[in-house]
Amino acid sequence: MEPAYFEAGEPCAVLTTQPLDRPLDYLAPEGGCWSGSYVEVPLGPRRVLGVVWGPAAGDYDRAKLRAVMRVLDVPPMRDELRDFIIKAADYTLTPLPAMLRLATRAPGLSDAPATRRIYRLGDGEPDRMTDARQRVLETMREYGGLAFTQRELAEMAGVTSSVIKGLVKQGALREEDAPKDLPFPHLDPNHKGKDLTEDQAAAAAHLAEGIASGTYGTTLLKGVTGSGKTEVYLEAVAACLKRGRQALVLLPEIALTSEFLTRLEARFGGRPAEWHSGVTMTERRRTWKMVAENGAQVVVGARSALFLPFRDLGLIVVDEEHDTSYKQEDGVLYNARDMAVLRASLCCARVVLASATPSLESWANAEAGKYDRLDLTSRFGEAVMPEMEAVDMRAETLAASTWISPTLRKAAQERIDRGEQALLFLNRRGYAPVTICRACGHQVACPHCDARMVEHRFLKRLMCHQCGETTPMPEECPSCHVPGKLAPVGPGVERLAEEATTLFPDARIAVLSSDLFGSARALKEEIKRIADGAADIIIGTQMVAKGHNFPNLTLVGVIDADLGLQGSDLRAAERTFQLMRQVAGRAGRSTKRGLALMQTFQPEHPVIRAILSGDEEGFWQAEAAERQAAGVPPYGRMAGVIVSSEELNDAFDLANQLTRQCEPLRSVGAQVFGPAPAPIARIRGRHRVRLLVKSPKGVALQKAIALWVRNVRVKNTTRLTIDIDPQTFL
DNA sequence: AGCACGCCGACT
DNA sequence: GTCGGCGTGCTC
Repeated sequence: MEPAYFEAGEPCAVLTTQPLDRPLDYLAPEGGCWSGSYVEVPLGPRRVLGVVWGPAAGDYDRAKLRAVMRVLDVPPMRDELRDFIIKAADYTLTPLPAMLRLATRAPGLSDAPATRRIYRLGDGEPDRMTDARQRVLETMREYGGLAFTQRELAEMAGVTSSVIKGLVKQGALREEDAPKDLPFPHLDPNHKGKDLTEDQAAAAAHLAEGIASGTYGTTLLKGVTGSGKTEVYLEAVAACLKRGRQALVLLPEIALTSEFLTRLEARFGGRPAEWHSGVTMTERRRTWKMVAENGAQVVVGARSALFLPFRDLGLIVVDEEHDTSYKQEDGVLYNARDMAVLRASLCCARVVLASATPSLESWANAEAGKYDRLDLTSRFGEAVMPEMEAVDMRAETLAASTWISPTLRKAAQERIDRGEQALLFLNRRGYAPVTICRACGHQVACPHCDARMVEHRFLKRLMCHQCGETTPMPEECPSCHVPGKLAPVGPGVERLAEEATTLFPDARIAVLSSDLFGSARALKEEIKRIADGAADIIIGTQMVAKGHNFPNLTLVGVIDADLGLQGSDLRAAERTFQLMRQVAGRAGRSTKRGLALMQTFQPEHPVIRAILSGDEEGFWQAEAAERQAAGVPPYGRMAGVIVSSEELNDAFDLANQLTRQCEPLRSVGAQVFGPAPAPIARIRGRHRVRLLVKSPKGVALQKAIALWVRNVRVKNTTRLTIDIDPQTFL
């Protein structure tokens, strides 16, 4: 469909990024505008950013309409992105302007296009030729037709800038202004392919076929670490480039992007665009513009890259698709994995969901035939999976406040003696998760959130892992003020390191925890040092599960395999399974056969048994059956409604009122549970209460919820947030 | 989101 | 009498 054109003075509707519930009518500016044009419009006393959304509603006094102030110098939004924004807003029950804001988060979008001064050969002749002038003119002729900045030219010709200025004055050089935002280097799909195994080549061919079809489709690409998953989906990227379409690769962690970019550079002969919160303003503006103007073929980025104005997106790769960080947990609540599928379906693109341990949702979609599924077996055959054993903690003897069982200790000591490495895995940062007063029993909690304050002994501080609040370690109990009675309870990685130091006095011990490093770079260097043999025992949180390779590592000890099993989180079993498979995948990646020991109090638990037996399909089947029986995702639908207020009672009052008036939900067969304190019961001083809605799979849940919440009056001190497909349930 | 309008408590 | 609290409503 051709975009509609609005002549100067003609009314059109403009959706702004301001929280209004509908587009407003404006008059098209001098020179007209198109539907999709990014514009600046007057709103009250301010000028705001908006997009021409379509024909005017016409319900406002025509004489009072104000005119669009300016059409921005960027290509208009395509229908595909507009549809995506509308559908994503519908799905997540997010107001349209908030969704539009995600798509216009480009610094300097409304600035005049930035320029830089460049120099070309002019018509004039210099009055007097000097050596320096000669060199400049020769350089220019050598690169006939090309233009350079003053600095480039000066450096190439070996002259100072005054020579160039002189030549300009005499007309031998010409100054021009050119756009500052340059296209990204051209990527060559044939630059340097890796040799693929038969397996990988077949998978790559399948993906390429999908891309060649020019239709939407999603493929679950499953493969353990070392199976060449990345090589395979890079072939899909190559196939996409060959067809002249753009590709987007989403990564769950920005710390991984720079390493990944280097890898892409080796494969395609150029560094692709990068999009995440850590990228500089200038670079983000460049990426946003180039993506729209076809100056960027591949973007590597975080979930927000989904809202970039691609000209012709042909492929979205979601790497580590099971990773929970794809779910945005504040502001606009959306799951980037699901939104990737939505966007692809609207622009006839392919999606590759890559993971060693897929989410149950994706697994079920593949089972149901909605997704294709490709399984990569390891390059080295199945033998690299480590031997896995449970350590039954009920049968082990441990001293108080110690967590390394004799069995694990013995196994670790053997590794140290052989000059190999052992990894002790504990998913708890800090020294101790709880600090309790021995005098009054008070547990130190965060003053802003309800989370417990975690002791960090290296820093000599207490820290809230929810909001980042820190205080110096108090001398006395904040509740009863008795000094010297605060005691740590339970283990964190720091405390585990302390225990390991006493158990293995001669071993070199390294702790890997995200908070111990100032930058992603420092962390990466430390990981490399350790991988090269700088430590005998590695103690780490879940960050060690994120794809690092330790060739000399032959033992993984999971300190508390039960951590993920407790509680009522419906994805707890799945998480535990994924985490352990990943961590277990660390052991013996090279030639030595590894061993994974899991300390557990319930070795007979189905999850622990499934992990130990290595029967992955068996685990999925069992877990799927349980979820089906409970009617929970992916076999039922869920939504959270979070009511927050400074007054706990206000929050509960509104939540209770919602529970009472739940007729719109009942009529579609949905149930309401709660209210209960939300997973994070207090954030920045606001109390949060949550209702959970559960419905059968096929119902229009969003519509029912929208009707339902419309029935209650929300006081302006109270806020109501809807979370479709919530991730946490505790 | 901002900003103005408007209706009730403590000040010159 | 008025200055200013922030609840309510509007912005094309």
